[in-house]
Amino acid sequence: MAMRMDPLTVEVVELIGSVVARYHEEYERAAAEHALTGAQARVLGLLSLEPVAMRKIARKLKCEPSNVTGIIDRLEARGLVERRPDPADRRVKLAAPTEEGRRMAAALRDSLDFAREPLAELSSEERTVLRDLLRRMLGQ
Amino acid sequence: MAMRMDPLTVEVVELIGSVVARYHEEYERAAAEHALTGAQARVLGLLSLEPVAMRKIARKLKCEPSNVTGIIDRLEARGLVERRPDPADRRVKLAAPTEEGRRMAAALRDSLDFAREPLAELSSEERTVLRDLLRRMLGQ
DNA sequence: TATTGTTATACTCTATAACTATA
DNA sequence: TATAGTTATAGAGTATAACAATA
Repeated sequence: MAMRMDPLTVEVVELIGSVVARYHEEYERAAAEHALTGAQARVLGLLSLEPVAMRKIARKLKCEPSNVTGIIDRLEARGLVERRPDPADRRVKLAAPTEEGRRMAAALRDSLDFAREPLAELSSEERTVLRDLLRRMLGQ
Repeated sequence: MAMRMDPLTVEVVELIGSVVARYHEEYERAAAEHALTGAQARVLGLLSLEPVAMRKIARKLKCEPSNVTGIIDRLEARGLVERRPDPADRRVKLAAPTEEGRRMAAALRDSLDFAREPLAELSSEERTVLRDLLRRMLGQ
């Protein structure tokens, strides 16, 4: 059964919902500015640090490996990503960004101002409080 | 160009990303428990307060009206929603939950414990601080 | 035998454009 | 003529199941 919530908690829950909605809109908008879907943008961001095996991408995205094939196909068709063999295991294919893919990933990062901009208005103490509260919400 | 971020801000931005990811996973999981997609669950939640015109659903979901037709079709096929005429404007169709739809919406709400449960561990003062910080992030 | 990636299939969500009924 | 909802179409993401290559 649902717990009864006091008005303050209800408001915080709704605010978190608003933050989530806003975050997603901004993310999709940033991706669309570069003619990418949200999933393509997420994968490109993932690869920007280091080449990643198809199976690992699926785990990170929490989707089936078969879906990753199509997403990487489309990124590869646009010259943003390439498949490489894994020297250690010939079954594995590593997805790695091309130079253009790396530039695109960097541009995407710069576009995601949502969380950054409002935080600049908070004092260092306030950000520390926010960090601690968010950590506890996530059970960290 | 991207602003340089101090480590604290970087951590808060990442935590917000984690909250967003967690929120979405929980939402999809709760919807799937009732054999609903995320979009279907969102629409059902929207209707649970009062009947809503197709066009207005599209605005709330931030998608094209043509998509709402299909989503309501599938909810209607499952007996969770029905279309009603709007007495004030014969062009308009109002989507309203059936009794079963109302029960499903209530069950869905109860399943969404993510935001509620961790907040219970925060003191009233902490929740107030969190509320004010989230409000400022949202420009409210 | 087990694992990796892929293919094939089907469903849902999405945008666009054209259509109908009504305003 | 403008608006509300629908249909038709195409593209993308998703899960499932079956497959080839490799471990």
